[in-house]
Amino acid sequence: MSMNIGEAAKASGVSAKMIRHYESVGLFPEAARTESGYRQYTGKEVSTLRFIRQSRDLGFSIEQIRALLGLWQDRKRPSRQVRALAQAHIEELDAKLEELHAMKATLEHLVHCCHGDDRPDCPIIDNLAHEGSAPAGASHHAHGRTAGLQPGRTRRRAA
Amino acid sequence: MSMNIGEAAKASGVSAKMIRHYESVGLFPEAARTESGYRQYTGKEVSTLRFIRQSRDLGFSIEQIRALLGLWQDRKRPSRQVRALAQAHIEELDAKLEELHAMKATLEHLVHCCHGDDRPDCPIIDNLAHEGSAPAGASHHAHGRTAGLQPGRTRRRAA
DNA sequence: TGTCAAGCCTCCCACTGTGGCAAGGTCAAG
DNA sequence: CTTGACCTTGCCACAGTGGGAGGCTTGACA
Repeated sequence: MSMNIGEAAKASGVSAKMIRHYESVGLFPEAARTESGYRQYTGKEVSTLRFIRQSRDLGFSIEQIRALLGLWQDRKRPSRQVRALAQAHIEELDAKLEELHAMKATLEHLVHCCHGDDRPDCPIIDNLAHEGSAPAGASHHAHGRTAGLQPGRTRRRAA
Repeated sequence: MSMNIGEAAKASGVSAKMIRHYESVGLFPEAARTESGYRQYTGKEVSTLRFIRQSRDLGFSIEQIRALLGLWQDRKRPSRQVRALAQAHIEELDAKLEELHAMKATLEHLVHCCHGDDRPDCPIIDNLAHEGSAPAGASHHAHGRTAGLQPGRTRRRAA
């Protein structure tokens, strides 16, 4: 019934590294420890970790998951609240989708215009050089996982 | 013809902070300085900054922009190369779009199933709790800008 | 029993890109 | 000469994840 962090990681699909991280940010309760300091997990903890992983897979942020976990543990919560959280997240996804789509559309247009041969003339480069305020979608990059929704923020360019 | 970083920022749409950052990572050449150490910019530099901003707006990463700048400055480059870069980026955007779309689809399905009233029963929470390996798109979050394409990586779950 | 590998521990650093703040120097206007 | 706007550098933060170093534990095997 009791396992080390490595086993819990395999069983839940969340890396040991991340389990420790979630614990450190308070998303996951501090695990029990053996006398030598090894973290010990039980099926209950693994369930929570799986819940977290599922949520991450759907693109929820740590903070959103914190809220979801609260709702999960409160067996009397109105399903309305959960739905609202999910709905809000869908809207964030929509915003991102729209943004990426706009970028893609602009790029496709440019790629379409570029003959792409040995000649140096290139409408793509020309477009980048001759700015036009804000052609495609606004916002920006990220890195690891996928989206990067939460903070919203669609960009400066204000001045 | 010569301006301080603040003016260059306004003229290019790139914040002073970012200009310094781009300079520090070598994306942008070190600016000339006045005797007192103020960075000085000319129209040429501003053009480059605009090029960078345009590229960022289309979702290109710093490294991709580095390549684009190289192609831009090489007046003899075959447009083929530029097109290839853009094409590759479109594919990254596609991957992200697909991922986000999968998440959205799953969430919409769940939201659709959830009555969202005062009752505690909630298929959304239930789904998160009763894992099912990898339902929606894989990958994950980010923060500032938009996507987070580059590194590729669609996720662990391997074990 | 000795030893070794694997696993765990804690920390720190990297990446992406952007903003914020602090302590200080500079410059131009009043 | 003072003031305020602007510049300088440097460090911290966000989100999330991975990597590694340096050190202790544990269990298996000779």
